[in-house]
Amino acid sequence: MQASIRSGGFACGDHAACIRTAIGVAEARCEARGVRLTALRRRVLEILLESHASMGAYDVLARLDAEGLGSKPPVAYRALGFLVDHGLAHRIERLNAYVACARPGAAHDPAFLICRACGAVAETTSGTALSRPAAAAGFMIEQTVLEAEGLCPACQQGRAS
Amino acid sequence: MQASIRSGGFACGDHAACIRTAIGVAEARCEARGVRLTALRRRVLEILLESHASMGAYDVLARLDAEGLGSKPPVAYRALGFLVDHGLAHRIERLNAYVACARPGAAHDPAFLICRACGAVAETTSGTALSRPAAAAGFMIEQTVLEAEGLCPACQQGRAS
DNA sequence: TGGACTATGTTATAACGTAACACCCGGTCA
DNA sequence: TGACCGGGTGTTACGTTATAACATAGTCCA
Repeated sequence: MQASIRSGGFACGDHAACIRTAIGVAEARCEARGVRLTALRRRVLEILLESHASMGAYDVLARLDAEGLGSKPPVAYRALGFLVDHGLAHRIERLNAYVACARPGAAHDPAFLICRACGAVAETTSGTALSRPAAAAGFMIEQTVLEAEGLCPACQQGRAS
Repeated sequence: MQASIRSGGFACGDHAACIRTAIGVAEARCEARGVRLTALRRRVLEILLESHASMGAYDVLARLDAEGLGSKPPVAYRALGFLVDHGLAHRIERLNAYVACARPGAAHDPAFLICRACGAVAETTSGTALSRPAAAAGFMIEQTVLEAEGLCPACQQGRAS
């Protein structure tokens, strides 16, 4: 079980365990798909996992550069693209940024709650929020972007504006 | 009544009327709010209204430039920002682009159906798609981004891949 | 008519993203 | 074994999207 992965809220019980679990799931998933979680890709995933906030591609790149793992934009974009393609990370359109997937095991159409004060991003499930209007319009959905911006519970207490 | 404004689907009966109506509503709304729909802002809104597809800020800027109305990015971004702020246009995060609002009268939390084949964007209503998970997480929503990408009815017929 | 405010014009640069090609490395197959 | 093949990474160069900061001009009103 993956109880320590943050899931649906803004807290995870034990973040080190949360990261370890997520990396394990990622390894298994790559194995199953016959793709390689190389050192670079794994490190990028770890970097994303270290924070509950999203990171821009250039933020990730700065970390890689500091560690001698790469300094040019395509290095970061390629690794992030790999993670997104394989469901190990998600792109937050609103922020032009990336977060590690909080539920790497399950197929899902994720939705995100983005705190504008602290930057934390919680992954949750959408249900099929747009199915009804899409069906009414005869539209065939392939992908959805569901993002809410606002204040997380902690930031509603005084820190908020 | 605004029957000719496209609303919820990919067709509007009479696009010229649709544009005229939308401009009229925009004028009334600016009047009511005590803000000015200047020639530039009005022209940008017309440019957006001319297409059911979204336009990038630089696409709009190219049109303005061709008409001698401005050639530098801030000119376009400021006008677009004004329209978005006053509910006369919306930003499509997925595309880094803008569309005219299809329902400028009503307060709404819009959702969008984006055809990846023809670029048409239909505005629809979200309901309160993310309310439940947000409430469960104690998150206070201020704004939502709800966008679905796929194929519009016309593009599902043969033109689709 | 001058002051305050809003809008527009302009420069310069920041932030985000990718095409294209060079190189390297591990596997495999004649 | 060495030629090749494919995926991954390194690098250059550039394209696209967006904004800060300051200058100028129009509008309103006392």
